[in-house]
Amino acid sequence: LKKLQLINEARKICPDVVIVLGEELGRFRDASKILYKFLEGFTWSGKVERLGFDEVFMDVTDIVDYNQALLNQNDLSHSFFQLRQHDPTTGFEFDATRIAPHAYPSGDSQPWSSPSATQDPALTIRLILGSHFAQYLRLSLEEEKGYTSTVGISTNKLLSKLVGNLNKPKGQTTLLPPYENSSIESNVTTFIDEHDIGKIPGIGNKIAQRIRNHVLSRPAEFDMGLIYGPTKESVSVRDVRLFPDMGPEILEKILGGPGAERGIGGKIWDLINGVDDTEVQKMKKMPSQISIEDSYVRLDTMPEVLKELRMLAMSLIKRMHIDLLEDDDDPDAESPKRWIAHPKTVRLSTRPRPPLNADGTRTRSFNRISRSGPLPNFVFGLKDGIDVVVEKLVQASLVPLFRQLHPQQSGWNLSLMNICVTNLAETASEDGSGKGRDISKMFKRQETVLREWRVEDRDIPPDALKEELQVVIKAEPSAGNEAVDDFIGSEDVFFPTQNTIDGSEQWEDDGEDEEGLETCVECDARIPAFAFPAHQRFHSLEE
DNA sequence: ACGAAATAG
DNA sequence: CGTTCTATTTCGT
Repeated sequence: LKKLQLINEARKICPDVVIVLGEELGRFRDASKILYKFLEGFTWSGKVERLGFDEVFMDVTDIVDYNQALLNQNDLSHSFFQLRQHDPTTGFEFDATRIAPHAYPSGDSQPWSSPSATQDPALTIRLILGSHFAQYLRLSLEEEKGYTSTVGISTNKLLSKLVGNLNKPKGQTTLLPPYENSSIESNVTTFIDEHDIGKIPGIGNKIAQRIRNHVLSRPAEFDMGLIYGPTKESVSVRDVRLFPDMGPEILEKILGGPGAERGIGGKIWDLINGVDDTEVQKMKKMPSQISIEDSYVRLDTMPEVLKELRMLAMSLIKRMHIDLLEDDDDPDAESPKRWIAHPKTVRLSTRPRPPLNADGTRTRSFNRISRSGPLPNFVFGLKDGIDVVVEKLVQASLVPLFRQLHPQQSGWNLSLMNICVTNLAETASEDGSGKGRDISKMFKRQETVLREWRVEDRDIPPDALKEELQVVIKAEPSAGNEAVDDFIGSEDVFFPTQNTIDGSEQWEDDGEDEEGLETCVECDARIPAFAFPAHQRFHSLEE
């Protein structure tokens, strides 16, 4: 069995395979944060950008600048790489006449002996420095954290990411000069031209298809007589770049239009020429949103929706506690915890399963729809039990949002639900030092929060984490919960009403004759719908 | 501010 | 190439 294999295929090959539904990403998140922090510790600029759980961009321009100036031109093969400014004792020895393996083009790990060196000596030495730094980082990562890694070294995010795909796993690749086209083609052009158009980061499915359509359907127009056989299917960057009249303007015509990113033509033209001016972002302390979602084979009744909303809300609140709640060092504080950020908005998204077509087929759609509103402040309360907060959130926010999304009482069938808190407002903090959070505290928190409802927690060595995903058991709430039942009362029993205006059943408004009134879960007041957000803000100020 | 779309791991 | 559970950025309104 292979990763990403479809379950049907897996069952055919191995009928006895045990499929465990769900996943527990907490440990991946923790590992990701630790490695991210570790790497940030090596930068001087703080420019470390995380892409997913297992990739980072590092801008080490300043470190390379410094060490370039430090080089002794008379004895390059016995150089010392300083990891810190003004500290000649911290660093490592290296041979500045050689690239640390590997390099693209391959077989050119001694760039000074090849024509590429004389072309741009300054860039060559800088890439040599980068390659040795990368090697040192990979070694440190393995020795100190127990993770192997793969690195790409070049002059921008695009090229370093692409060149990092060579020599996987546990290797590194430096894209050698020349980077400028002259009498000979630059390595940038040679390298990037080999790629399928859709493999370029920033060119996803939609844009790739539109470019392919342009490149593949037009050849018929000029000199078709020379083209035989099956139509070429794959379109490389070279095919696009060399297509007649190709340039930023044509690309803008192909890709522009309503909804498209502004200047998309120029941006894509830059990408296929290896040009990428985007900065490596500085480390962020806070994510900008936290979301939880689950997919379903069939979700079409309100009691089930309520159940799932509770599950999702429970996970979300726990995530908020883990990521946004920190131990308060202030002994005078009433609570030993404090929120380091307050999300201000909650969003509910669903993915409705499209109805069957006339011919019985189902047009697959992955389109999501969403509604959002203010996140009530009671979610930051720490006195009530978590189930109480969850239930209040479900009733006060999620159910109303759900009704906005799906006004019909039935007839829908959802394949996915997602709850997201966003719009994070950082809470005032005493630490002006700009220091990040203490990771050890984070772990303590995570353990404390999750211990009581962890079902199984195997010991998995770090290297095995990636492959062990399928056997990590999803944690689930332990038992029925009285507080929740208590809160819901009979509210989870739904009586279809015969609202016959257009033959489709609509949700009853909260009060039949009190049109547009909502009941506040905090104070039971009946509030006009338009005033409800303001009313919730009122409660949020009480605390 | 909100909702959709595109992209990515 | 498509799926799942995330997360970010950008556009139009």
